[in-house]
Amino acid sequence: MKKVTMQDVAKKANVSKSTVSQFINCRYEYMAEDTKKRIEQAIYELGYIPNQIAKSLKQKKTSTIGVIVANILHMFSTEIIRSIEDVCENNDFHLFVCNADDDPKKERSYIEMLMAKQVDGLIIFPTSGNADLYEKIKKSNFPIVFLDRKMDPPIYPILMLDNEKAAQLAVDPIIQSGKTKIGLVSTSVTRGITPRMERIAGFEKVLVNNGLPLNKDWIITADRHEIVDRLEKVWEGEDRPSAFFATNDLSLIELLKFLKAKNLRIPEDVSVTAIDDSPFLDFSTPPITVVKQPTFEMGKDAAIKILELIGNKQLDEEYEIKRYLPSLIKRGSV
Amino acid sequence: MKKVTMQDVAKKANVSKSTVSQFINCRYEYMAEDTKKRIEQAIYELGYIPNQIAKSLKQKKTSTIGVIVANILHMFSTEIIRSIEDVCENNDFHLFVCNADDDPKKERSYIEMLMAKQVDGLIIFPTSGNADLYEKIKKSNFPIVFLDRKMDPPIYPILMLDNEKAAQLAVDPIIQSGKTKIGLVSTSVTRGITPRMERIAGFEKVLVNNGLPLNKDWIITADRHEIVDRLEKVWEGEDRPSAFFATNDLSLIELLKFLKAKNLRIPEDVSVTAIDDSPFLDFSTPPITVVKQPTFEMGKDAAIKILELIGNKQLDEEYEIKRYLPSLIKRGSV
DNA sequence: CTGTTAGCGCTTTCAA
DNA sequence: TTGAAAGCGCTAACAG
Repeated sequence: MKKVTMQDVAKKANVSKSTVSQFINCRYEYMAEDTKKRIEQAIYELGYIPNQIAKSLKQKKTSTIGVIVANILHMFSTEIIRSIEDVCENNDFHLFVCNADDDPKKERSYIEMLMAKQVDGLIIFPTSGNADLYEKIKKSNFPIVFLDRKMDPPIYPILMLDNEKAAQLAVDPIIQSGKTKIGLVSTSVTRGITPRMERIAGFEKVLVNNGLPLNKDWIITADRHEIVDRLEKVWEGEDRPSAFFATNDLSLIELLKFLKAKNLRIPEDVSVTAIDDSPFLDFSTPPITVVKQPTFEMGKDAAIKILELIGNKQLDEEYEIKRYLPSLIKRGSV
Repeated sequence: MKKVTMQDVAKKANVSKSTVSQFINCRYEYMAEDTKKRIEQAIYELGYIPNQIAKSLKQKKTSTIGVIVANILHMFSTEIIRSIEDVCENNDFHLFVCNADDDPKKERSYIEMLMAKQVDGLIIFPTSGNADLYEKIKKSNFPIVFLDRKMDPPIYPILMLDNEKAAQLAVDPIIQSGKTKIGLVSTSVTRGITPRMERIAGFEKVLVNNGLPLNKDWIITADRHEIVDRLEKVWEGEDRPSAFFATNDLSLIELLKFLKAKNLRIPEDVSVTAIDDSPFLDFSTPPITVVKQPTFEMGKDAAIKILELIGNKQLDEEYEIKRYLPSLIKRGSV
């Protein structure tokens, strides 16, 4: 059972390949009703599916864009992907989603693989350490849009959360509540991932601006699975924080795990706020106050932007960094 | 700035296309050290990335498999995808993931699109109503593996949860606790999606086997966003259930939303169990008892199976349905 | 209105 | 040890 090709259809319908091609691409202008019928019939009987690969090779475009997320386990990633998908579907584009797992090496290899597969453009989420690659790619005029990654100069469009603002929104309610000993939990920061750095910077700024003590020991940045241990260490000390700000959903999970194991009550013993929402946070003990990113908007804009770049033939020298405003969802954890 | 091709590399290295091709594919056997060096150099200087599309066209294989999930919002889907990914990566295969959004039309169009893109095989999650398509595809000897979808006869390999067992595991603790008025919440079932049907059947069976009343009004199957309303209706009645079994994570969220709005305590007022775990369920009020599917194993097996089918040239007439055993995670919601 | 022709970028004999 | 040539399945002028 071999694949049926356009040639097979042509033979069956008694026309030439090119006529079938016309038909497939809905260029009926000068096509006789009868020919049309015959081709349609032949296609149906043979169960013919056009070979996109061959088409792409010829047309030098695949109508697919590649998306490389830093870590698919973050709700943030899934939500953004969903909204990119919507835009793509409306424009007859397809998505090739890859997960870099926070690993620059993986990111690099995915970039190469996606370009080898001839995607028409790329949307990339943070990971660090491939600046040289981006510059090289830029020289070849290949379209990329970055989400949540700083870059100087901005040789590609960059969309990111106003991370400082997000940290401020998350920490403010804690301060309002009168608590002064505030710690932070973040997944690893060793690779200089912009959003995490900015959130930490924002956090420190808020404390300083409010004349609160900034205890470096309370700023925990560690691999996801080491966070609980690090928290244990802090708890062994004399001086303990009475509130924590978690910079994303994964670190929040670890924080909650720890508090629960220690039988610490929220917010009586420890207040908690975090960035990134999850439907389940409404039902935790108590509901957790979070800062929500406008993921829908960000994904949509990223998709629109990349389609725009793909449409133009020439990239600009530099682009703007667009910042998005987060919003606070008050629940009972402060 | 046009794309650099193998021809460009060949010219720069002063060899022919075919020699470059040999090099790319590591067939160095008879290649002079010097030629090798020159080609390597040329590739580096030009930043050449081989065109997979062209290669695929020639070789009639893409080394990618397509995955169509019924609904990407289920944790179940994401987890399975992750484990499929792992296997694929080890075998130098890539993944094209699509989300059918519980819509058979979408599923159909994704199947066609993926086949047009010449994926080497397909892993498909439940949605219903495309049986004719599968049969047609089967005739052309194209490999598919189904996850969580029944099919009679099983013309393709099928991997699914033992859904009856899962329902039993989830309902048993409720019965143990002495509660007898048990309801069920499920996302819509109108399209005859096997796992949901089986879970409901399993649920009914357990009740009957235990001599408990089976109140059809307490079996709520509705679109996600109508679940809360339906629950309201039940609550307006005289007779109210004192426990609920949610057939998946999405219906659990709606159930919890309702209970919270009504200020109902778990498990004092209403006991809750569900199928599918989430890290956050450990921190809800109280932690929710769930039945966990062996997603890692299922995804891995699906991937191994599809690679095996791709490796063989000929499909079997029929295959077995392999069932996976769920496990209970006891927490405090019963 | 339909067919002929010339590739898209790569692999793969086979010959040199 | 390397190159020439044919062709994967399709599109896009251009002829007819």
